[in-house]
Amino acid sequence: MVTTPRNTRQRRAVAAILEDLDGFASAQEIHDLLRHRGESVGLSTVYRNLQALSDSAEIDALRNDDGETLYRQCSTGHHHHLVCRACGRTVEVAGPTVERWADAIAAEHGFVDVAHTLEIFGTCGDCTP
Amino acid sequence: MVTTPRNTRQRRAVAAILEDLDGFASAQEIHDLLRHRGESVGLSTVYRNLQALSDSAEIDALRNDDGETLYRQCSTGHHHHLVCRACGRTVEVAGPTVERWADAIAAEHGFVDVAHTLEIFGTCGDCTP
DNA sequence: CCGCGGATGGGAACCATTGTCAAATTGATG
DNA sequence: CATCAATTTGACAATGGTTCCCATCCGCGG
Ligand SMILES: [Zn+2]
Ligand SMILES: [Zn+2]
Ligand SMILES: [Zn+2]
Ligand SMILES: [Zn+2]
Repeated sequence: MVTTPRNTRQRRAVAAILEDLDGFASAQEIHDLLRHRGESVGLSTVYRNLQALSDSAEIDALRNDDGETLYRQCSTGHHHHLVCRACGRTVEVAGPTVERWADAIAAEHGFVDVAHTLEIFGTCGDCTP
Repeated sequence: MVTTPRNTRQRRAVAAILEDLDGFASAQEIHDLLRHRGESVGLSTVYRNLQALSDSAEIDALRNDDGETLYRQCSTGHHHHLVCRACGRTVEVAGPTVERWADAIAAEHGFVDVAHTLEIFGTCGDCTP
């Protein structure tokens, strides 16, 4: 049986933050932002809600070079990201050619249950003095 | 002043393991393999040597879904990987089109100091019953 | 063979993330 | 509105990969 998630203050607060952010942010950053807004939410709860949102594909997640998981509310549909290492600013990019290429390579070598990760990192204009 | 790394038994043992492996492996797996070979090496030392080899671009490193860093001695030159999630077996793949595409996208949006990550994960034929 | 400084290793420290569990909250029901 | 089961929360402990610390070791040039 599928259980609908409850509409708690904490869940709403996390969703609202993601709504307002335009770049990727870590769970801890989001936790801090919530605190500064006065809508304090336990760190575990922030993690849990981000995980849940990510599992239900409502938000995107990726890992940065430091091994942290970053979250962002993106448009629907499969895409990849051009992310600023300094400020998290993100441009969504579609690469249909890449998708097909990856799947073809995998099939060619007899791999199944295929997934791919593709992210582009750089420093955006605003963060380049 | 550039200091040449010393030729220690431990460094040689780690290099030898990488020489023999054909797939990606974690630091801990390599540590175990060394122990089973009788060429025991401290875990810290395994981490240090893998890091050093990775820094000097003598081996490749990537992170799996579990957040572990995996290492492999690959051919020289830029390439990406098709990796079996179950056994680590790896096929090196070149994607010149993807490289150019990624750089073009980044430039188009004013990003500098650009890098990209691209890995394909799947289950290889041997690991599919 | 000496001596210097890099290398080692065992254990502590780090740190993002997950687990625990009693207490609080939600939402359905009467 | 009151009741109550089930879900969610949050303070804290635990986890696990990785790095740090530092006394000791040892490769290597002289
Ligand atoms: Zn996205
Ligand atoms: Zn930026
Ligand atoms: Zn490689
Ligand atoms: Zn396999």
